[in-house]
Amino acid sequence: MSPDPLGFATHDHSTCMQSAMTSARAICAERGVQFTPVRQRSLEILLETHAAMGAYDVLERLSAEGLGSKPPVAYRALSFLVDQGFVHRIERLNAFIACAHPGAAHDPAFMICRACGTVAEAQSAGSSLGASAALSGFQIEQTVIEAEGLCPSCQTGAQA
Amino acid sequence: MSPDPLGFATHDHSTCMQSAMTSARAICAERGVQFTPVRQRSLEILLETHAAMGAYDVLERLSAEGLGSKPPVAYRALSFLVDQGFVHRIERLNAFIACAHPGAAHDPAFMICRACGTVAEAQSAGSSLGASAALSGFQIEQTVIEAEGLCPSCQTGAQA
DNA sequence: GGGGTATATGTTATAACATAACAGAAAGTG
DNA sequence: CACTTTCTGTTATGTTATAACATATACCCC
Repeated sequence: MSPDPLGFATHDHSTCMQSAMTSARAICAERGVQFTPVRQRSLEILLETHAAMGAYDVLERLSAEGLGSKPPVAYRALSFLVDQGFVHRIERLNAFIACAHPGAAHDPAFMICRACGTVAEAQSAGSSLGASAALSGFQIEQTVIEAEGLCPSCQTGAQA
Repeated sequence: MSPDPLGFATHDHSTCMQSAMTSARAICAERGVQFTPVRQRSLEILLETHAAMGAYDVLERLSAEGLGSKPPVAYRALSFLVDQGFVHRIERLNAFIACAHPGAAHDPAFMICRACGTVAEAQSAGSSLGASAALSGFQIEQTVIEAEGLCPSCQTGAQA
């Protein structure tokens, strides 16, 4: 029962992590894909911090546990997790973060604090881009929405 | 008077390029910043193709013209152009593209064709993320909106 | 349970993207 | 012309990512 930040609020982290893992296991079983040790551990590592981590940061953790030491190991695991929707890639940071709403189908949006690096996931109801796309005939498959700015805590410090 | 694609439409490219350069020159003069040869040429290179180019692609072109051969030269020029709003960075592609609406203040959105790589810029009226941000107290400074999908031409080819 | 296919991992090597740090040149300013 | 600021050149290195191939493990069907 340790309160930890998820987004800019706090939550019961161990419950959150357990339920995410349980949910991921169930989804993998349902889809007939393998939730191997490397993949499980990679997801756990991301869930532990609820922060955006680089692939090499994840790799370092995996490596310390004897689960592979070369870049492709981490990239493959992360790629799998992204494909399954358990993890999102933050383009702006070239980093990965565990999904905050596992299971729910969504095109997520993110708020990235440029001062402390915290990343919060928001549900996105889409952008106005949909209209332009429809007009021009562009068929959208996936949209990246990432806002950079200052989180509530960092605004008080007045980091310009 | 050569018709070239800008976004998914065509336009008079040489006029477009000239007006962009003229506009950039004027803005630099107004702001009291130097529009040096490397910077001008970098912008021209991006305007010529209306495509997203990597920093090293731009560097290669600059280099062929004796305008610098090392990565920092290209990155500095591109960084300047982005700061001035003449060029946008496409996070998804780690690439740069000349702004299609020079002068106009905007938080742009992009449509990226995953088949042919063409990038079209759209005006963004913002995303629904603004509401989530306001609720949580996050102060947005800049938003990246990039949609990936199929452009009109590539849909007919049925590239799944 | 054996044989075949598909999937996952381990490893090497390298590609692609990006910046820190410092020296020197050129432009702007009084 | 001296001073300051800005820009360029260069070295070196850091960071992110993937191609390609070998090996191992899981899955499936008979």
